[in-house]
Amino acid sequence: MELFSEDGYEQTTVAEIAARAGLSERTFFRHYADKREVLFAGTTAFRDNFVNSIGHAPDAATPLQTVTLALDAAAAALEEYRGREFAGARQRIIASNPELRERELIKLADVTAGMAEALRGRGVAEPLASMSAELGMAAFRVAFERWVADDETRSLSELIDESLAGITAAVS
Amino acid sequence: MELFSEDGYEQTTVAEIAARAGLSERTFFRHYADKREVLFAGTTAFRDNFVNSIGHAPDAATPLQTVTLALDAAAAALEEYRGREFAGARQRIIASNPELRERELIKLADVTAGMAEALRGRGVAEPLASMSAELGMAAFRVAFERWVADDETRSLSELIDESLAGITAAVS
DNA sequence: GTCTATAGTGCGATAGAC
DNA sequence: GTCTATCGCACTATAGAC
Repeated sequence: MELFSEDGYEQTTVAEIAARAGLSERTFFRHYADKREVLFAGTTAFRDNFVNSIGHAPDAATPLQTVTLALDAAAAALEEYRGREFAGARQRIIASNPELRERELIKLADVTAGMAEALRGRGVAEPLASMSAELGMAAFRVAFERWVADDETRSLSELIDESLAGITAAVS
Repeated sequence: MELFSEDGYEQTTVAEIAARAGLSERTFFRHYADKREVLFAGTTAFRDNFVNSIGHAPDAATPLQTVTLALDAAAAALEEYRGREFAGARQRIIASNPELRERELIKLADVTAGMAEALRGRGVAEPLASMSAELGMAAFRVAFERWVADDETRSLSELIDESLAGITAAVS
């Protein structure tokens, strides 16, 4: 992240990253499948957090309530993990480069697919399972973008609530 | 698409594509920014279709009604353009390769951003504009995946309606 | 750790369309 | 005469094979 912030993502070579870490270029590719992956290290835990929360929701919860519980858990973890400042710095790097935006989108799509699968495991039928997961992830993404904006002071949880409340009001 | 279907996307080199088309490798990269883009040629028109439909919606339409009109227009265009068979063949290639899935996601995200901007142009405030666009695109994506499945016989429009109806019922 | 294939870029030359 | 399409060549970085 230091090198990417200073020189830009494209201008930074894998050789430079490896040198900064005191490793060979070959070892970098042993740890990360490609150059982009170095920015997406913790995403497995991120995904598990969503999926496990859905598994632990009360049986009586509706699909959307279940997803909302998962969003709250993920938001809490993210706010505690390294905080808004770190998330913002990382997000600015990702936003600066189309390849990184692509990688981010597929990671979030994988989380969405995991939530949909967990909902189906609870007996929710298609297309409702997928649509609930998609709606939840949309709320998370929209809220996250606002959360890391410079002029924003509210918490991620508040912003997620606002995103969800807005769309549910519009639908009803 | 012939080469990708026969040999697989990764196994097909740009040199082979260029040779099949009777062009040099250099000329391929003049027309397409990278190897993946050759599968996403018509996406500008695809996006414009969504955005323009939103601009032409009646003033009295709610955000969700406006987005629904855009989805219907896009579905009609897609069903007429080259039909379900072509869309399915293309989609199977894309599904077979993570890089192509990434590119597909960012193209759809661009359409979503375009719809949100068009909604804001109609006076819809955030986060409702973004959430309406996201919800609509989610319905389109879920319906599209089902549409190109082997065992599906319903029209894309019907499947979109089903996706939207399911989620709105769950929310209300 | 070494070696190599492929993607992708920069620059310049050429030819044809209008 | 200008604009656009094609091509050739040298070069770098990513990424995979071994």
